[in-house]
Amino acid sequence: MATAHPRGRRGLNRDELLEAAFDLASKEGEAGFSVRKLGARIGVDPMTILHHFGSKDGLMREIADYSLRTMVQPEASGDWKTDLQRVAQAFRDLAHRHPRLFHLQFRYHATGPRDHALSEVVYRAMRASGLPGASAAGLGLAFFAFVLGFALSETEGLLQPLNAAEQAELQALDETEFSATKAFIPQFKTLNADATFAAAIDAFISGLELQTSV
Amino acid sequence: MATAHPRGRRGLNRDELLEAAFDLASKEGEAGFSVRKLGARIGVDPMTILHHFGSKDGLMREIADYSLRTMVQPEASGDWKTDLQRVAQAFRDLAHRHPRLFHLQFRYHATGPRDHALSEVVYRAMRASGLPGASAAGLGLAFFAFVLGFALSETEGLLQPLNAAEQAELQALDETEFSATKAFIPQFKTLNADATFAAAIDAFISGLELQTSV
DNA sequence: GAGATAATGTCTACGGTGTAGAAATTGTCA
DNA sequence: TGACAATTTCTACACCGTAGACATTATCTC
Repeated sequence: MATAHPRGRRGLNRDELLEAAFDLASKEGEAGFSVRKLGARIGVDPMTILHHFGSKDGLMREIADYSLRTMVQPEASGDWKTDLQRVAQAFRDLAHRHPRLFHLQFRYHATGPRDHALSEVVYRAMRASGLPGASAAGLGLAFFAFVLGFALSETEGLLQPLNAAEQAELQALDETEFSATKAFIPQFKTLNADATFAAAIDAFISGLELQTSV
Repeated sequence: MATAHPRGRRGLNRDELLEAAFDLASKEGEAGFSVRKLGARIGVDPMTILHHFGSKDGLMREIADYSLRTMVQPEASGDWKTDLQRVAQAFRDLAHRHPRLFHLQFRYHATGPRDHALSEVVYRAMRASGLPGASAAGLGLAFFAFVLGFALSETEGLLQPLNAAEQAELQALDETEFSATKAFIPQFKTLNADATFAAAIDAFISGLELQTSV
């Protein structure tokens, strides 16, 4: 009698395994994702998956890299400020497309060719900006950190319009001790993440520009 | 014969449980932290811990809040730009003190009184800045997002000086395709996170200032 | 062809996890 | 004293990642 799944080569494609893993992880989030669930879903023994990716951590790293590969590579525009904005927007789009996986970009950063292609755009912008060489590289990294931070904050709900429960919590705060917080309640209720992102990135970039003329 | 640990009231202090949990989690990181390990370490049944905190997620939430309570509350200086810098530095210090827990600030944000006290400082600064009311609140949140992002990037190693392996990887890149990246290698090797942080926060704040006069 | 070798896939088993539910102990208050 | 609620523990369940042994298949060598 034959076993349910014959051993030996079944012609499993590593890329297809990765894609299935990515889909499941994106849908379930990291907490709801397991090698066993993935195996059950695609009809493959869990150990087969680990054999291809070494460990679950190795798989997660590849998932992060895969997700980066789905990003649209921003085209160089000739204007460094525009290029920075495009990179920022590309990361933010990625976060919106796969909110449950975006945090992986922090854990597994700058290790694949796709990472280098993206950062090259940023570093070119920094060099074209006229910033002093001593700070330009660091500020390029800081730009990444800021953009990733904003996008992650969005996926974690930090920039969502205030809901009823949160509003009640703020309204219950002491009037004199939390005057500024309470004064902002109307704005929090109608918070526009797009506009906020645009204004924040604009502030950072124009602040960079100021440092070029020092 | 008596059981190893008698049942009923042992006078366990909830705050002491939390402190022990915080210490262990800070030392081991979230991955290496478990309710069972904590129970073994302090000589308490794991289920006792869960009884006090509801679930492991509830415990992690309280750990995040506890960590926020260890922050020095920045004093108001009268100058909004200085106040923003102090809040930023306070978060960054927190990240340095407990790098393995800092990411929890993203997952469990703005839910305790300590959060409100910190954001009040930021919102007062935003109101004092003269920014248009429509964007001031959002930019306050963006400020948080940026600062958290920078600090998290630091704890995840994104802003550490280049090590030998990373340098080799960059040097192996194509010269024309990655000219900017390769040109920055010397700066990456001697990257100064303190100076980078100062310059980046300064850029954002001075960029905000520009938006006040529009 | 035959046989060796490497790659691929599966199975079993081990030690770990969070936590539901029942049971035991203790303090408190009528 | 007895009722009641809070606290602590025990047991058990379903799940997890993965080491190690094993079976199967493809490929290469002669």
